Amino acid sequence: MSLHLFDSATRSVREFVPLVPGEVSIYLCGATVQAPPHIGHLRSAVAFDVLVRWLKRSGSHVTLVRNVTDIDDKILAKSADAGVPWWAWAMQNERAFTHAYDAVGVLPPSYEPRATGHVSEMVALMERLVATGHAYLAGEGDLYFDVRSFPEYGALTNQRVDDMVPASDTIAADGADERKRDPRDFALWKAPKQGEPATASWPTPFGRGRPGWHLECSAMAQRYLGDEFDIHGGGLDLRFPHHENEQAQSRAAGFGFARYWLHNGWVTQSGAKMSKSLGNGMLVAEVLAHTPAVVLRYALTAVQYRSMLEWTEDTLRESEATWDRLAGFVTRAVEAIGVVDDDEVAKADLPADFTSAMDDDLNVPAALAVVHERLRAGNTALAAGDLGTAREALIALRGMLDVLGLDPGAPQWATRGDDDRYARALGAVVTAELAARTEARAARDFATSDAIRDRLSAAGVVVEDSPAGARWSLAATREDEN
RNA sequence: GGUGGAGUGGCCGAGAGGCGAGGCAGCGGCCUGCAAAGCCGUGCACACGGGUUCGAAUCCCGUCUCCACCUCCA
Repeated sequence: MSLHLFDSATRSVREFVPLVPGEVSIYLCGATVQAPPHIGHLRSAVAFDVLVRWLKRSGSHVTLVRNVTDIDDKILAKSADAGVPWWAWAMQNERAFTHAYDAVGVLPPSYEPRATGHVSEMVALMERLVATGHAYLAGEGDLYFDVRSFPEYGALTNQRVDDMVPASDTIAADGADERKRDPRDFALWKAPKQGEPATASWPTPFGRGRPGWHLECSAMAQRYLGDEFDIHGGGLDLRFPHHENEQAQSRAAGFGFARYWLHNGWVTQSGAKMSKSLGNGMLVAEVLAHTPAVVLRYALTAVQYRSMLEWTEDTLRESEATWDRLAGFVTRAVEAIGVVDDDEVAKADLPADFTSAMDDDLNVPAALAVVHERLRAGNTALAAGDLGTAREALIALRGMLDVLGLDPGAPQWATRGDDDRYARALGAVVTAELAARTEARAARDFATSDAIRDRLSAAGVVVEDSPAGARWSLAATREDEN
């Protein structure tokens, strides 16, 4: 079976066939950098990172463009509240996003264009839409897309314009613009509002202003990926209006635009979308303050990308337990059979069950079931001293986990920095303690030996005995909430 | 009002007519000086009510509940 993906536009699973064989172009809606990232943002990034990794593993060359929207109403409002220039506010949050992506091992995109750097592309698109009768000027700097001029409008989200929202409501609510031909018309370009800084607008043939929320994605996707490209991704909540409007702009302008639409589900708490209950530890920086990044990644990866991911107080603890199990096998296997070359891992044939699960719209939970089967087989082989089988399991396991960005052997997730002075000092101290404990055990002085283990345990160092001697590691992180 | 998603064992979470999902937690056992890790065993779950079928969590009809989008949102 080849890769099949659920295409939101057709609401069906379709075989994925790229426009150019072996080349896959993806446009991913990245951040509107109005605030630091929360774990929902990372879920989206991780979901598409797994897609990219799987495409690469399957032999495709991937071009991933993930935009940064660095100018919008909220950026202006929040920066003004903070007394900071809007561009500094945007930059600060962009750095936080980059740090978060890097921390959880999201591969960097091929390019990361910013909206503010692509005004001329947007102007070209607007001129084209005006020329073809799909856009109209409602006032100096205010250009709207005419949804009635484009029969396909609503196609992406299966809506009819007349059903979208009772027109009376729209006009009554939040002072809808009466200069619009239809209340559902959306802004391509917005004139500066009273009090907005001069740096937040750009000159165009239609007057000074700034991008509407949707225009920049259409313009940047076309610049870097061409008139038509393979996959457009983003969060489920972007389908409407954002993606519907992007598609309308681009198609009305005569471009093919995205051929497949992928939307990830969001993170929920007690079944409700997380943003509603934000502010309670769900910022990435807050989670990473007490949780290893790889554990967060595991938690965000383990659920199929289209499903809602229910975040409970147990989520991270369970992820940590599972990660420790996976990483523990790799540690013990390497002790027994030596380090396996990364190249060998990269080229290993993956179990057929894993491959078919991934090809089935990236069914990561089913793929992880295969990982666990191999894990058990590997542990059994190690216990039996069957090093050949253990080695095979290690390679398969690392290969599969690499696709998910969770290979314990990857440098990203290395647990001990050997060139870290603190780690070296700790290692020396623990090694000395363990040597003393080994002596005590040899003398069957278990009181002393247990005292040493307790002392280390109290310091957060876990000791495990094995036939090859004692092994130590740092204890799982706990929040110690009670 | 329109569009879409979802209800699976204590929790998370796949599946989609008959075959064990998987994980976490729990319980029993093996191993161990004791632990830990690991391994083995253990749960007859599919919102509710009908129906179709040799057989339904999976199909059909009806009902209930929850969530989301409809120009702020990953």
